[in-house]
Amino acid sequence: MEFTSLVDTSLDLSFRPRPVLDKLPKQEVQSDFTGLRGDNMGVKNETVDLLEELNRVSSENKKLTEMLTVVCENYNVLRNQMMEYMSTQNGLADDSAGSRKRKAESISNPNNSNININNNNNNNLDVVPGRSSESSSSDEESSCKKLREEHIKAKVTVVSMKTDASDTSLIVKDGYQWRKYGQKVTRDNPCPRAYFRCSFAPTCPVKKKVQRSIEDQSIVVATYEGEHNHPMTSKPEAGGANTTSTSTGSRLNVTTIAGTTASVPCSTTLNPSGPTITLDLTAPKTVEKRDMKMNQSASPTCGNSIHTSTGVEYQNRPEFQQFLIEQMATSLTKDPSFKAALAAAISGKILQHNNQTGRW
DNA sequence: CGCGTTTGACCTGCGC
DNA sequence: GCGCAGGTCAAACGCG
Repeated sequence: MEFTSLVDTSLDLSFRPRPVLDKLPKQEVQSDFTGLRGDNMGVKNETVDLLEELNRVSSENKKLTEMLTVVCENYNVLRNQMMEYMSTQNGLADDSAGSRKRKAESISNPNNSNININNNNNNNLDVVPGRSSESSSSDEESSCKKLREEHIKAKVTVVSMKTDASDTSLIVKDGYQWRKYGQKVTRDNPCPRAYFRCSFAPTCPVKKKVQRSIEDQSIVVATYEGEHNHPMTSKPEAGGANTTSTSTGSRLNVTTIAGTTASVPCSTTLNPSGPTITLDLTAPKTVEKRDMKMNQSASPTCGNSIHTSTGVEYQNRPEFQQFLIEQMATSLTKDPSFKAALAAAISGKILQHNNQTGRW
């Protein structure tokens, strides 16, 4: 899938940097010594500093390599799980063809998931897996009805994004082409709700509702229904069609499953049709924080924990893990510093190779 | 002129 | 059955 094409582990990131690092500075030191005999101490200090720096960078590279390996492994495992999950859901959805016209319409989405959403009238949607939170009755018939509806319901993702409050366009740039087909003022929110359909592919079943938050009008809440059956339409240019890669540091939240909230700093595009996971993608984060979060996410089995409202079982959810993995991979591949580190690693390997073969 | 947006009318589901 | 609210349709309109 996309991930494997984005992160090709065949780059052999697991190169052993130490020999390279041990070799290169030595050469440099020797040549320096021949030229600058009178300043041995200064050169030595500089060399030590460089060695330390190189060791630090190489250890970072090593960490990144390990993380990538883990991420790739997790992704493959989770992807398999997801495919399994999807196939079972498809089977259920096929059995639950609704009698009502509108419901039947939403069956057209082949990727129904067992998710029920209870909109509690603000940015946060409580997503109750398996059963609606408002139906307290134990009536079998109604519960069966609910379950059927849940299967019928398309995959829903809610994305809230902090924007300029003066911007009334209700446009959420997420990398896909949307055609507006309606606008409506809802009862509980004076701000109009805009309805969009994916216009890139005529067969794409994805719909999007965009409405400003009643509490904070600078926050735009986009509700995605369904799953795109085509790749993202726009190129990931800086400040362009990416929902989150804005230079203004817009704040973006994805809210859904089981009322959970995770905090993952991210500068990448959210896949609106992805698993319905809650993320708090707060843009301005320090590198240290990001690294910490990435470590947590990349090694979910290492006892690290992500702040969630429901505890550890949440981070073990395959949907969550897959989503995190995708986000991290995209983030990594778009991160200039990561690219620089990768370039340094590759050039280091080339240098090593050249040294071994006697060139230079 | 074609395409996307706007907007009022209409449709449908649901609660009472 | 009725009314309300959300969702959709489609003609009118605007823009490049």
